Amino acid sequence: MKPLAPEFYDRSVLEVAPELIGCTVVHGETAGTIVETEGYHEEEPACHAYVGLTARTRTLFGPPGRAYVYRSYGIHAMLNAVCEPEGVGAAVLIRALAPEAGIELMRTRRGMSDERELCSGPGRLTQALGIGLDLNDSPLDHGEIVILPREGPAPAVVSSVRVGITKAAELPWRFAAAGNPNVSRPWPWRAARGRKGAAGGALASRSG
DNA sequence: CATGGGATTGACT
DNA sequence: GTCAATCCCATGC
Repeated sequence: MKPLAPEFYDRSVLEVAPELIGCTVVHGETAGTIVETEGYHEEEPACHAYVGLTARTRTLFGPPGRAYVYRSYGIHAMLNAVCEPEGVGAAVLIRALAPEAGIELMRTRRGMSDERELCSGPGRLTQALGIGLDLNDSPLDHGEIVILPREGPAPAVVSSVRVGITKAAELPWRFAAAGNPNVSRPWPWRAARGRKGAAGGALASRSG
């Protein structure tokens, strides 16, 4: 299967983020299907690119189809796919995978046996796949990390608010495969609980 | 050059 | 539910 070309990422991050659900991330002998993403854009303050072009955000403003990897809380590596044309700072955060290949290696790296806990979080999946900061700015179609297109039918996708941020927290830019046990907590299909009018409805993905 | 704040996780109450 | 671990980088002097 041919990897997704840079052109796939060269458009609105809000189109790319839900369409990445069901695609596959491969690194070495480990691989997993994407079940959760979030969109980030330079025009809203939760995005690192909001501050403009700096040494840190250089990758975000670079050409689409490359990996933006950064360290969070001094501990975890976060994997993003850079989107939109060069000069626009935007990316899709890969938040969770369903393990597909190299599961024993994932268990060793994570020190856990439960398959649902191997990749169900942005810091967890980079640890399970062995993705480090050295892969920042590497291409996603012919580099160490590769993202393959979806093979089967389009999965049902739910949208909700993003997780773990304090700014622009109301934007429903989190996308997840409905009911998938590998999605990180808090589970998006419960996001509407206790909040009148909160995002959480099912979206029908395009069949093509 | 010093300081402060994270796109998180896991352990504990 | 609360809380600490730990490093990169943006900002301010």
